[in-house]
Amino acid sequence: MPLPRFEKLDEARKHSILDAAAQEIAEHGFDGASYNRVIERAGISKGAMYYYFADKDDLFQTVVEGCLAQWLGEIGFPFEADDAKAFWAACHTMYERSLRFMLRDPRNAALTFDIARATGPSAKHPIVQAHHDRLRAFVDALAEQGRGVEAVRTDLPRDLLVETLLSLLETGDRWLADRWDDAMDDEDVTATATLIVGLLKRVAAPDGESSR
Amino acid sequence: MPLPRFEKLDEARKHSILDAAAQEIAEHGFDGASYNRVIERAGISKGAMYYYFADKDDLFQTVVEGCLAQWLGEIGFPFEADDAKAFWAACHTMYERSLRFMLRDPRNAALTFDIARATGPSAKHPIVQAHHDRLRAFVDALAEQGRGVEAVRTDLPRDLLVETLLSLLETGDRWLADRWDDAMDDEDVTATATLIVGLLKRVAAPDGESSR
DNA sequence: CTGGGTTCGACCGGGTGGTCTAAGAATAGG
DNA sequence: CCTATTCTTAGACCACCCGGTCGAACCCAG
Repeated sequence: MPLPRFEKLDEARKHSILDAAAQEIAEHGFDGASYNRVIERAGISKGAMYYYFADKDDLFQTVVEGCLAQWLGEIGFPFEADDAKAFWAACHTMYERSLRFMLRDPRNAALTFDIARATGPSAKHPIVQAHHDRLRAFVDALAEQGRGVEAVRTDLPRDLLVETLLSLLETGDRWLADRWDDAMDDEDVTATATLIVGLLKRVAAPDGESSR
Repeated sequence: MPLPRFEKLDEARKHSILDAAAQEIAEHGFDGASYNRVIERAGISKGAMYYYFADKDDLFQTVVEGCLAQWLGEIGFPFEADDAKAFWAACHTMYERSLRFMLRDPRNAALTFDIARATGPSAKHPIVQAHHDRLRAFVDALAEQGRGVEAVRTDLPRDLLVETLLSLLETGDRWLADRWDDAMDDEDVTATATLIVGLLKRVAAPDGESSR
């Protein structure tokens, strides 16, 4: 976490620093992100940056955790669902909220998934690991709730299901990010959510209940 | 491609260089891979390396293309399939071959997918792009063949289906790589293939035909 | 002995994360 | 109002690593 001094800064300044970092990570990936470039972007001096953050990891951890927390706050989990139908409807709503968040704040939303699916060297980085664990725990809890109302199959290794769902979510996001024309209306969002949640359902629903 | 001199080297030497490079990429990712470390690993001098390869990209492109070519050669595509059942059976066989290749030569097989799913900066790299395009073309051709025998749905945007299948394949591979105890017998391979191809089927098969 | 294919490693410019000193800004006390 | 002390900023500097260059040395055939 940042040194206590950082909290005393005015909001605008804090935000501009964290935003510069988020932008850097979004552009160059977690591994490729350069502390020097963040400093340049934020328009402050090296001395100042090290006055507020202990080191590179300190800053990046703050950014990554902030993004994830915001995303989790946006989508509205946990929710109540008494049967399978209600469960999947709630999933649909959650995915819509996630999409809207992504359209509103592409950088933050994309970061959440980009970091989660990191491979190679960055995958071993503690910050990335922690992020991955938290996101996986969320999907796991979601699947568990689904199992409770027989909306989610139980015949698949639990971790395989979780990994699959995560990768599906991420693929949907990325597919969307690649071809949205930033003029998506409510109808488009709903349609896309139906598409992606439909895929999730096919994978996760018990046998014979995959059709809609 | 390597300078012509490289081809004149004895097989052992060639292999040891390419292998050192593959190992480096596998360990540090495409972006994180260091030419200097490859040189060190291969146990030759910098001068020698630059005598055989024009530059870093030249070497890495050679390695990546080699891996993909080997993988495509292993799995046995294209194949013949007159109906949906035969199509999915063939997919199962292909996936089994892919698994066996992966168990036999984990580095090469993993590379193929690791590079394909690269995000961030490396995703823009021409070598990675070319790799991604080739792999996507393969999945696309596969899906097209499936559509021809009504084994694959047509109600999904084509590119979304391709991306989804790719990410599913990759997730399966990674899931497997994480927890295999390198003492997998034929039975395990078949069971795993059934599991993963089952997921592919759920996603890709037309409505009402996802059950087995 | 010569000459060309091959190998070696010192060296280059540039970028990295991180340190540190010294000057500037602000705040306190008299 | 002036000074003394603390908080904050600035950027030169460090060691290290990167990919790439290059001239000298080596080896072996002619």
